[in-house]
Amino acid sequence: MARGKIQIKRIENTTNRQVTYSKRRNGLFKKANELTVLCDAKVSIIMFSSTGKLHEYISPSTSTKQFFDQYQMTLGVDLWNSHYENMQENLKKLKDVNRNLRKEIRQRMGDCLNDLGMEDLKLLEEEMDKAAKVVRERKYKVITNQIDTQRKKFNNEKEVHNRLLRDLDARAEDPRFALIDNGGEYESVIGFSNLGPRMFALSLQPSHPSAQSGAAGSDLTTYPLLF
Amino acid sequence: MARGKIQIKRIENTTNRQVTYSKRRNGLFKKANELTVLCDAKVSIIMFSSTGKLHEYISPSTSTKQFFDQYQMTLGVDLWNSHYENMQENLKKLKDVNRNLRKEIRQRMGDCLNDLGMEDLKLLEEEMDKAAKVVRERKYKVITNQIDTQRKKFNNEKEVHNRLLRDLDARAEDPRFALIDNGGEYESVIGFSNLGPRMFALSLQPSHPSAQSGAAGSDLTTYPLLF
DNA sequence: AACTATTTATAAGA
DNA sequence: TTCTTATAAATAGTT
Repeated sequence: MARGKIQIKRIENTTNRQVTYSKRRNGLFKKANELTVLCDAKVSIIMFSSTGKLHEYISPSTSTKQFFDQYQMTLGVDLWNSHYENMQENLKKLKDVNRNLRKEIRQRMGDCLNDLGMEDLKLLEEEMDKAAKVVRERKYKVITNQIDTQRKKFNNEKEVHNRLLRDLDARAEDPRFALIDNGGEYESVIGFSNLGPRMFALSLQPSHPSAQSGAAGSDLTTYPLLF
Repeated sequence: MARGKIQIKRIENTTNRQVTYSKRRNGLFKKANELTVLCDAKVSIIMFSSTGKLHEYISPSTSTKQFFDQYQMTLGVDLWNSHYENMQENLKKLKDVNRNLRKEIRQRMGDCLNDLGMEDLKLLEEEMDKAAKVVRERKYKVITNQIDTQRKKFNNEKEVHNRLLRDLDARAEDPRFALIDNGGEYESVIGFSNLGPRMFALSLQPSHPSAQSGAAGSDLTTYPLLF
């Protein structure tokens, strides 16, 4: 509008386009503000540049949220209603599914059997028996694994213990050790070994060395009760 | 801006104000459109006159809802967040609960037992055994009821049948009926009765008179297979 | 709604 | 980006 008329069509030169955008945006906002003041109106302008940048004008003493609320009220439509409705439907569906799942569980626990017919009961019984079998098998497997682990650990400890004993015996018979003065620290060790392996076996713990006396001992002894 | 400069302040004359509002609104929209075309931008103008009238400009190929969604996305705020947050949280919780319920069912069906420990398995087994017992009892009860109902129906039919036979016998011995001509319709009835009650007993069906031969007969005979 | 004198906006250049 | 300025466009007041 100055220094030559222009065609109203996309400005191809990027820099030029951005400059024009900036200038005209200011012009638009200025006009909007004048309109607001002169005519006691409320104006909201939101614009995105071609690069996605956001610019906004809004008349003083109002907010974008207020604007949109008034906009929706005036038009009598709720632009976000569909969104909201979808959510509520989802919520309802989920609740339904939930209720059914709970019911199924209750039936599998022996409640709410009243509305099941003969066929349903028969199927449920078969299913539950089958499942119970799987659970039982799984339990046995877990037990077996645990016992196996315990046994391995025990054997390992035993091995270590025996090796230790052999070493001690070898030393005791070694003439070099026999010549050593009895007042030394070796005395107690050799004396200890004389108690035999039985004592070690009783106090050996396969796992959790910190909780030996109570819990660890029950690991093995309580299993038979589970069968 | 023509024929004299004006102060940018509220126009007190109402008519004048509305005329100016109209003129400048057109100017604003025209500028907005030029900006849209020239700079490849997207513009949304929403305005309310002092009388509450709504006017809107929006760049072609977009919508107010789109605009607002983009606006919120760009600013990273959701003006309706408080509205939605609750719902979304609910949705998430329900989904979680749902997932857990499904898992429990799967465990009760014998799947997904891997992440259950010894104690869990033990409890599950006990529960399932208990529940299975309840299901079994319930099934027996249903069977008992059904059999009982069948028996009652059968007895009732038998009663009706016997009464009928007695009536027929009584008529046959009644001298009034004996005097009647044999060519009448009564002959066939009396002749039929001579076959005795056994034939009736065999064809008597407790229920569903329309489906006699196949299904009704199996109602009683197939139950024993279910135990 | 049309006209037009004048103000305002702005394209191009710096 | 900002300033300048010639010129296009918008518009206030009038008809």
